[in-house]
Parts: sequence; C-alpha cells; structure tokens
Amino acid sequence: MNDAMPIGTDLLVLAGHTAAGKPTLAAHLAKVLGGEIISADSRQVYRGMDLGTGKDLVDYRIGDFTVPYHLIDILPAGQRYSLYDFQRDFQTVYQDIHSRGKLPLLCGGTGLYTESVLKGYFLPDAPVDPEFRLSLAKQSDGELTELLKSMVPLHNQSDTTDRERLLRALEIARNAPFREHPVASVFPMKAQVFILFFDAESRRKRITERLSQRLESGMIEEVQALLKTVKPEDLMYYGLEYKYLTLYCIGKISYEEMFNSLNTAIHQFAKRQMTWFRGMERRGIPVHWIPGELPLNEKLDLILTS
RNA sequence: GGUACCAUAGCUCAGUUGGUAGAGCAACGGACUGAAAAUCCGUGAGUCCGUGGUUCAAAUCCACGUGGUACCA
Repeated sequence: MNDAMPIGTDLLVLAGHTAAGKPTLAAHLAKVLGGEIISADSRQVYRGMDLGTGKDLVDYRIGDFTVPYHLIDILPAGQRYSLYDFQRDFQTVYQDIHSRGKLPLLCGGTGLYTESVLKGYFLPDAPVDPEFRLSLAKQSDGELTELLKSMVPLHNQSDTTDRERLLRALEIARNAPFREHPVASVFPMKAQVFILFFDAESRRKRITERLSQRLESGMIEEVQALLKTVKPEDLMYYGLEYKYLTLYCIGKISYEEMFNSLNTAIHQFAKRQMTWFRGMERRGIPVHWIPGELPLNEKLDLILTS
C-alpha cells in the first residue's frame, strides 16, 4: 500500500455524479496505489448493459496495464440485484483484496451502496418466506402498512407504494430484531472519501454531450440486442437509458421525445446524486470534494496528499 | 394588401359577469437501510406584448402600434 495515504486507511472511496469522469480518475489512482476497483454501481453489475450504464472498461486500461475491477458484469441482464446483495458481495471482494495486500478502491455513483459500506448498515438475511406471506394474505395494504410501522420506523414512502414492497419490507423487518450483528462483518473500516463533481451548468452540458455521443456509438443497438432476451418491462425497470430507449425501440415515443425526456431524466438523476452526497457529509461522513475541472494530475495530487 | 384569431412564469397553457394571477412540465432544495438509474416531499418565480383611453378598479372592455398564426387576394 502507498505511503501517501494516511496510515490505517483501508478503503479509498471515489464517488460523484454521472458523467463526472470517475473511471479515468479511479484507474489512475489504482495504478499509482497498487489498488483494485470495487464498483458501487447498481446497474454496471449486468452484462451487456454497457453504453447505457456508462461502463467505460477501456478507461481501466492505462498503456499495457489493466486495473483489476470487481462487481461489474457479474449478472445477466434481466435479473434483480439489491442493496443486500451488494453489501454481501462487497465484503467478500474487500476481504479478498486485503488478503492479497492491495488497497480496495470503491468507485461508483450509487450513493446508497456507498453509504451502506461506510456506515456499515446492518442488513440481516431475510429469505422470501411463502408461509409468512400467506399468513398476511387477508390483510389490506393499509393494515400491512400499520403493521410495518409498529415493527420498524418507516424510512420513506417507498416501502408502502405497493403490496410486493410491503410484503418484502415486513419480511425484512421481522428478521431484523433477531440478529445483533452481521456475521463476519468487515465494518467499520477506515475510509477516505472523495467526491468528484462539476457545477450544475457544466454537469448538465457534459451529460447532454455524452448522451449524444453514446446514441451515435450504438446505444440504441445495445438496447435492441437486450430486447431479444429481456422483456421490455424488465428492461425498463432499470430506468433512465433503458427505460426511454426501450420506449423508443417499441415505438411508444419518438426519437425527439426520447432524447429530451431522457436528457432531462439524467440531469435530474445527477442532481439527486449530489443531494445524496451532500447529505452523506451532513450525516457525519468526512468528504473531500474534488472539482472536476482540475487537470488529472492535480486531482491525483489532491487525493494522494489528503 | 384584406380579414380572422392569438400575445399571461424558462416552456405549454388556465383565468368565470372587470376587483393587481394559477396548473402541468422544467428549474431549485430536501428525504432516503433489501427496486435507489427507484420512490417521495418541499420552494421560488410573472412591467399578464407596448402606448393611450373608459372605470373607484383593467390580464379581462375600447383604440392604435408591434410580433406571430391561419385563410382570402
């Protein structure tokens, strides 16, 4: 491990909004520090979802050196992946990297995933339980919501928007009290957190330009190929690019509508990411902010001397 | 050139018989523990095209001007 990082740092985190240039910076950091990248991206886990997720694997190649990366391309498109899966996979990979004497570098734009690691969220194992679900079958959504409220504090509305989520939330809630700590937890670790960002105006400009580029580079063809094996509704479930490009591919919206709506949706997403990262800092996680306009070597210096 | 219609928030438009304005979208801020690229909450903003006139009072009625749209020559 490199002496530039403070003694005891066992995880380096690089977060930031979409289109901020995380992969390039992460790759150079990993090369300099002898590190390996762990992706914190809820969509790049899927194979075949590349342009749409901004999966720029070429950025992980610097000259003839390829930075090792993890939690990318681990599932076929169409499957489900969740916070729980991520946290479990992260722990496995993290320990593996450490056992080989390398520095893990968590890099990605999914704020919830990143924070679940930094805060060491306690996520008990909660398998789907058909018997338990059957026992709730006669109760209304309203009754189930009340039941859930009596078991755990509600985080927001999202657990109660539909029955499927309600049942799942109840299943999880009833497992929570029985386990004090997750088994073989790697938390808490000593992490250094860096967030790469641009001001709102250039952020939007970069997103729009990148969208045009990706459309020209075959993003539509990527979605068409995915639609051969994945149902439209399952692909749209992934949101953003996959939602709007699917709607375009199945003829529900025009090209212009697709471009404009998607562009706006990505802008809004990037804004939400920034809200999350600011909140993360407010919630007590020390953050170093890295302005995106800086040249690469200055960004590296800034991080390596922090 | 003539006739008709239109001109209100960044955009698309509402605005009853005259009482100094409002929705949706966008923008901005926030929340967030098993879908998180999801889901949800909140906020601001307008010389109501211009100038005159009628009136206690005009986005609203009248005249003229400007710009746009459609049709007729």
